[in-house]
Amino acid sequence: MRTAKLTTDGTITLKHVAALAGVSPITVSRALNKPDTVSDKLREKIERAVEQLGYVQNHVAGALASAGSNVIPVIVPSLSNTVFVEVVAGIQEIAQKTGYQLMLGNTDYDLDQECALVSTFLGWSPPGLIIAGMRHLERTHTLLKRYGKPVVEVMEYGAHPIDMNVGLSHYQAGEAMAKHLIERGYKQIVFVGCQLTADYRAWQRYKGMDRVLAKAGLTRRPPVALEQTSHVQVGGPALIDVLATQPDVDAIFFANDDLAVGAILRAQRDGIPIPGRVAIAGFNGLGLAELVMPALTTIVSPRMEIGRIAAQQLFDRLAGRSPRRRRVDVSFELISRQST
Amino acid sequence: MRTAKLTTDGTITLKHVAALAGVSPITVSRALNKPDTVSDKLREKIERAVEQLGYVQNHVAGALASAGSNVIPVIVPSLSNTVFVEVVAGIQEIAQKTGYQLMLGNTDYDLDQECALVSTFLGWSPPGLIIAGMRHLERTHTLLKRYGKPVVEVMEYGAHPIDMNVGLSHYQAGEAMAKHLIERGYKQIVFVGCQLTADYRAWQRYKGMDRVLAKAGLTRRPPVALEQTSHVQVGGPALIDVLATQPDVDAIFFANDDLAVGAILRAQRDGIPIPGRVAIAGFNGLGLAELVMPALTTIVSPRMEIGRIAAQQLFDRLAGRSPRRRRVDVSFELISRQST
DNA sequence: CTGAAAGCGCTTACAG
DNA sequence: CTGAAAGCGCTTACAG
Repeated sequence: MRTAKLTTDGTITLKHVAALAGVSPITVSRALNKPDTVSDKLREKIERAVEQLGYVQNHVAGALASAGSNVIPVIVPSLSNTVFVEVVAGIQEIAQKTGYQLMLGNTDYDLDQECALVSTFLGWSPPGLIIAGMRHLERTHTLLKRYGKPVVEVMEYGAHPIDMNVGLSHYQAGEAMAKHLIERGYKQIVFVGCQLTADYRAWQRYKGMDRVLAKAGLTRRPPVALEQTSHVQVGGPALIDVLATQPDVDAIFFANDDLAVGAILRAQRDGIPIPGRVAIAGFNGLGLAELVMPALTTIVSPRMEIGRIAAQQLFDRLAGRSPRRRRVDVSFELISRQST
Repeated sequence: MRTAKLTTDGTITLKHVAALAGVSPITVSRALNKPDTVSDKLREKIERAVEQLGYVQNHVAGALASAGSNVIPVIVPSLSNTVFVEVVAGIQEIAQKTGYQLMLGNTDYDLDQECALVSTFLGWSPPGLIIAGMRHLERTHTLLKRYGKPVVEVMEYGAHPIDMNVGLSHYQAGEAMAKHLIERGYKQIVFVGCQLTADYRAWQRYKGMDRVLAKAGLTRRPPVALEQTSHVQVGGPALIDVLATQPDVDAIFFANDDLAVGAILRAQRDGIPIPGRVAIAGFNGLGLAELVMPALTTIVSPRMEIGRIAAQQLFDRLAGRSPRRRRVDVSFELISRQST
C-alpha cells in the first residue's frame, strides 16, 4: 500500500490539479500536452490550478505511459577536447529550440564504457540517440541496430553508418594537408599527436597524410605518438623533442591546433624560426590559430555545424520528415597561413 | 488494451527474462539491482537469460516504481565558455564513477530559460541537481526549495545557498587583482569584459576591483562592457579600442584569459609593449596564459575541482553521508607573470 | 531466498 | 470537447 506514502510526501499530481480545477485528470493531461484539444475556459481554469499548486509534471510517468521521452542521449569520447564540446553545443542549440533535453555521456575513449553507456541510455527509452564516432563494439552496434529508433553517428564521415551520419573524412583531411605541405616544398614531414590508438580520427588523418607521402615518393616517418592527453602545453615540448631527435624534419603536421599553437608559442619563445626551421600545421581551425605568430595553417572543421545538422536530422525524423540525406559530409577547409 | 502492442513491438521485458529463467519477475529485478540478495544459481541463470534475450532494463519504469532515478541534471549558463565545460567535466568524472548519469541544460544566461529547465528537469524526479550560479528567479528558487532533495549551486561562493554551495568569491578575486596591480605601481586601471549584465560573476570581479581602487583613492573608470560573446578574437580589438579612447590607461584587467590572451597576441603583432605601454591581467588560469609572450598574470580558479567537489557533496548526501561542509570556498590563486 | 499483489503517475484508445 | 478503464514495466513492502 502506497496511499499512506502519497499522503505523507505530499507530491502534487495530476489528480490534485484535476480536483482543484474540477475536471478529470485526463483533461488536465490534455490541457498540458495538447492545449488546442481543450476548451479555452477549462484550459485557463487548469492553468490556474497548476500555478496555485505549483504542480510539476512527472515526466517519468509520462514517458512510461507513452513509451517515449524527449531526452536525447549524446555520447562523446571526451569533454576536455573543445571539439566535442562544440558539437554538443551545436546539438544543444537545436535540441533546446525543439523542446528536447540532452543526456550526456562520456566514454573517455573507452569502447567498453561506450557500450555500457549506450545500454543504460537505451533503458530510458529515448526517441533517438547521437553518438560520436563510427567504431563501436559489436555489442554496441547490435544494441543500436535493434533499438530501431533514429541514431546519428557524428564527427567522421564513413561508409556504413548504423543509421544516419554527419561528419567529415579525416583521411581526406590528412591527404589535403600533406598535399599542401608538399606543394610548399616540404619534404621531411612528420605527424605528431596524442593517444593515437584511442583517437583513431587523428590516426586517420595520419594515414591520409602517409598515403600522399608514399605516392609522392617522400620519406614516410612513423607518427610521433605522445602519451599525454592533448593540450596546448604539450605542443612546445613535442616540438623541441622532434627537432632534437629528427633534425632533418622540415614540417610537422600536428593532430590538432592546440598542439600546433603550443609549438608555435614555444618556437617564438626559443627563437626558432617558423616556418624557416620547420613548418607547422594543425587541425580544427580554432580562433587562436590566426592570432599566433606566425599565423597557423590549419584545417577548419565545422564542429558546431556537425552538431546542428545531426540534431536537425534526428528531429526531422522524429517529426516524421525524412531528412534529405542519411549521410552528410560536412567537409573541411584548409586555410594556408604563414606557419607553412 | 496494450497487450496487442506489447506483442507487436517485441519489447523484451522483465517478464520475458523471468519466463526464460523460470523465475518470477521480482527475482529478476532483484538479481539485477541487488545481486547479493539472490542465490548464485538463480543469478547465473538469470544473467544468461538476460544475455540471450538482449534485455535492456527499462529505467523509466524503474524510476517510476521506485520514485527515483540516477540521472542528475546539471544546468549551466553556457557551453561555449570553457569554464563551465570544465566544471561539467569534473562532475562527470565523479558521476560516472558512482554510476550516475548527467542531464545537461544550457540557459544561455537567461533566467527564464533557467526556470523552465529546472521545472522540466524536476519532472524527471532526479535524486539531486547541480546548477551554476546563485542568482535565480523567485520561482526557480521556490521550485528548488520545495523539491527537497540535494541541490548544489556551483561557480561562486555566496551567503545564502538553496542547499549546498561550491565556488569562489569573484568579488574577492577582483579585489586581489586590483591590489596586485596597485602594488605593481599601476594607477589608471580599467576592467574590460563581455556581456557584463548577464555574466554577473565577471561583474562581481569588477566590483571587487572597483572597491579597492576607491579605497586607494585611484581613478575609478566605468567598466568597458563589450556586446559580443567572450572569445579570444575579441581581446585584440578591445585592447586597441581602449588604448585609443582612454590613452592614459596603464593597466587592463580583462574579465577572462581568453580576452587577455587575445590582447597580448594583438599587442605582439602590433608591437605594443606589454606591460611597458599597458599591463594586462586575466582571470581563469588557462594553460595558454603562461605560454604567450609576455606570460599572462591571471587568477587560477579550480574549475574541474569545483565540479568534482560539487558532485562528491551531492553523492555523499545521496549515500546518506552528510558532507563535511555545506558551503565550500575553493578559493583562487593569483599568479603574477610578466604581463603586469 | 523467493513470489503474488498493489501501486508509481501518467497517457492512450475508446466511448459518449 | 470531456471522461472511465486499462495499461506502460518496473519495485516495494508483505508473506511464506
